[in-house]
Amino acid sequence: MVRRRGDTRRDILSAAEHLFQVKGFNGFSYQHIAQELGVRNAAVHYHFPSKGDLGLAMISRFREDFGWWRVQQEARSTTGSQRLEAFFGLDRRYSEQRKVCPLGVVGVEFAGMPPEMCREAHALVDDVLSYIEDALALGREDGTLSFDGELPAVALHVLAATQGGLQLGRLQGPRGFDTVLDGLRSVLRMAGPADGARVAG
Amino acid sequence: MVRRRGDTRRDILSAAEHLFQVKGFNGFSYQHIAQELGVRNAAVHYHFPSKGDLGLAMISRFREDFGWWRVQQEARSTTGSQRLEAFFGLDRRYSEQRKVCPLGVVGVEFAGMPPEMCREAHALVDDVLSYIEDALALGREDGTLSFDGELPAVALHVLAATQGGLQLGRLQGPRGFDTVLDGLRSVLRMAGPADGARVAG
DNA sequence: GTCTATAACGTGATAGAC
DNA sequence: GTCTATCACGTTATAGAC
Repeated sequence: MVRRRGDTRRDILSAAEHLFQVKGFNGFSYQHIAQELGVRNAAVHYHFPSKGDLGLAMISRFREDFGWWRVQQEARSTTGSQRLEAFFGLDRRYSEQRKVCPLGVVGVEFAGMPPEMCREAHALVDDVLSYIEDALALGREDGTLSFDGELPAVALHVLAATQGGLQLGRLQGPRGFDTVLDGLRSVLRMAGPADGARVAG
Repeated sequence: MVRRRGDTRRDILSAAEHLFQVKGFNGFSYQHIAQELGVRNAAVHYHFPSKGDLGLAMISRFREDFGWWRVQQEARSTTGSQRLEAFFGLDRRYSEQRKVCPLGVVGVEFAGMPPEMCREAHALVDDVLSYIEDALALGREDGTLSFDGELPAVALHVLAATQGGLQLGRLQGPRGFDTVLDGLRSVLRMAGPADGARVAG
């Protein structure tokens, strides 16, 4: 595998993100990253002097990527239901790869994590909740969603359930996560992902 | 601190469980446990030769404790709503201590964990889901709960939401978890913990 | 049942050559 | 920007005395 100059930093982040979502923050080391990329331990330290730097950069990139993803989705999805289903699709890909949400990793390993990482993760939570809230508000307006409760509370409920679902799915098999998604669709009076083909509940 | 003979094994498990729920499985070491108990590293290895043994014993004790708790609750709680609220109370104590559910820890660090630990955690998931399902079934019968969907799916939804809520609560403050609980009460048409004083939604 | 001592290894991290 | 070489430390784990 030939590696172009300037890609190293990006590749390190990609490898780290993968390991992060599969094994947790304390579950991987610089050596794992270096081995996977075919570079030396010290090369990783060059780009990210401390593991805290690496972790912070990771969460920042998650935020950037989510920001871009959001812009695209809000341009292409016209209904609240579609926007929420798009978010479910994000997590569903994680589920297929047997990954968990990065927010879940921070949530569990919170106490031993660099403070800057936690602050950035908090900001990511706000970003995601903002997207979900907007989708819920739109869906309530356009009639594709129907639910009781205040928007921030319902958005938090959705995020909590998907996160927990991803983790339980690892123990129960991928069907576990799909079941949680169906439960959420039922609560939000939402058609299935195949555009009305399925009625949950 | 005087230590009676025979308590060491139990004390090790207690200390390990605390660290497990606060810092994750990869977030603590034998030294942390030994320091907290005022014994030597090797004393811990005497009781639990490998960290996998310790982890397995931990999850097994969680299962035992939950089994006892369940028997007590099912004897003292007469309605489905009360039984579910009792389960919420368990997690609420975790939230106050800024702990997460042990199942969440296994869910996140799954890939790097001893296989026996994962199997035992899977069994614990089944135990907890069984309790929730029974509570839901009773509540539907006695009229204290009302919801759509099949019992196993709803039970999974409840467990996923509480787990995710505990983790998000660490980033958002303890109020975050309470909000998730209120959302669940709303979905299940359930009165608040103070016996009808609060109406969620 | 607990200790001392120590092994064997992995970890995050640094210095300095190229 | 990446390398070799290495450090100091923490980790799990073992052997053998008490």
